[in-house]
Amino acid sequence: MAKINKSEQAYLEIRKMIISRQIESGQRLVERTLADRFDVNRADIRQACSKLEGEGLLVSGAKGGFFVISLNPQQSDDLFRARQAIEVGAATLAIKNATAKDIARLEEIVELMYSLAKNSMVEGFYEADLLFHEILVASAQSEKLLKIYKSANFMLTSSTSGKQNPKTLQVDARKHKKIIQALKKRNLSELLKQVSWF
Amino acid sequence: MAKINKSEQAYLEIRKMIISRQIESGQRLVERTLADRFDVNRADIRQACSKLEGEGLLVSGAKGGFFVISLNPQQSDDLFRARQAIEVGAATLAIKNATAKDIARLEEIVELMYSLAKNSMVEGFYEADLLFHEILVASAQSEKLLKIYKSANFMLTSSTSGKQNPKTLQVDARKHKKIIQALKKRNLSELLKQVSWF
DNA sequence: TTACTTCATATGGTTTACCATTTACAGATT
DNA sequence: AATCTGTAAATGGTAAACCATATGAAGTAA
Repeated sequence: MAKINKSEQAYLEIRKMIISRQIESGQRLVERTLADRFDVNRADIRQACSKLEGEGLLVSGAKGGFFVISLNPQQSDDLFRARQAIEVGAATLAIKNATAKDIARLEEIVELMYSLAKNSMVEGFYEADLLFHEILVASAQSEKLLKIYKSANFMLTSSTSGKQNPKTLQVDARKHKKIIQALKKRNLSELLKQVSWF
Repeated sequence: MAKINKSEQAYLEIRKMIISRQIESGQRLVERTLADRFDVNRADIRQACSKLEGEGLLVSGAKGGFFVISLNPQQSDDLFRARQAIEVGAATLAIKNATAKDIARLEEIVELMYSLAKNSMVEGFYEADLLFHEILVASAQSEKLLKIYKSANFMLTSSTSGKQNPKTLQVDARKHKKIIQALKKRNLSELLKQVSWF
């Protein structure tokens, strides 16, 4: 068993609630309620929330208290660019660092995407798309980078639910296949052309 | 005046101490000492430290307590790759987003680098180099990305003090000039060739 | 001298209580 | 009816105290 203290426990719990969207964007976290719920002290909750704040998942209000992050359009754009940059950088590194296993995993996902596209399963396709890009970033072989990317991804998808058009699913799947091909060929410019969707 | 509470005050103070290397890597932060020093409560210190932990500047020890982050070689490599990816991604975005002001600022720095190189001022050159790359990342026009980059930079430079060889200063300055030229010409592949020093 | 035991101190973890401010609601006043 | 106002509840900020454990020093036995 991992020996975790109360504040860490609270941190994990609250984090889970945020990630799983049990608490919506912009909502206040009331300390006493959480303290009761998780059977920990208010001080532990505050510690947990502070940690989450450092992580960027929470912000503290002007009049005190913690709130789930919610981005205004400008911040959202800013973060979008950051994520874009990370993905491009990751792809570049992936050219050198991607393992055979990574590529196999990517191919697996693309096959899945084709199936989902055929059946117009947009939600599933969206999930697969997310996963594909995460694996691509993971191929750069940097846990830290992946963590950052996931965090950015979460914050963006929480505000702007960029839904796919069912019509373009097939096209998108093909695009992802091209990414893999470029990766296999170690062709950077071709890879970047596919990755940077701007 | 910004109304900041005690824990935020402590956070700022401690952060400054870490950034300015007043506390060295791996060193423990004793809560009572800091609480006395900053005239705040221990709870505030713990909150501040938790926030710093979320930010990645501190880690909590197995037997409790907060310690300034110190990376083992593997973690250092991991983070190095992350920073590399960010810089490459930022450069790619900078091609589209860099403003005339950004470029002017970069040119200013490069001129400074030449002067420093001429006088073999390695320390100053190192600073200028750091600044150059930060401005390059800033040219991607994403505050978030810049923040991430700076954080990675800090953690890396705290462990591995990558000193420059006086002989190569001139060469390096020239390299940075090429980066600017590529940026001006909006030539991605040329830019990446200069940026990715691997 | 060396190694082991013991005890005091340092340090972090946890809990409770109290205070200040904000918020919300109910009642009064126009 | 609309609005103002005062009071009570909600909520966060701050402080102090207590306990458990780890650390290190001192003393003692081999």
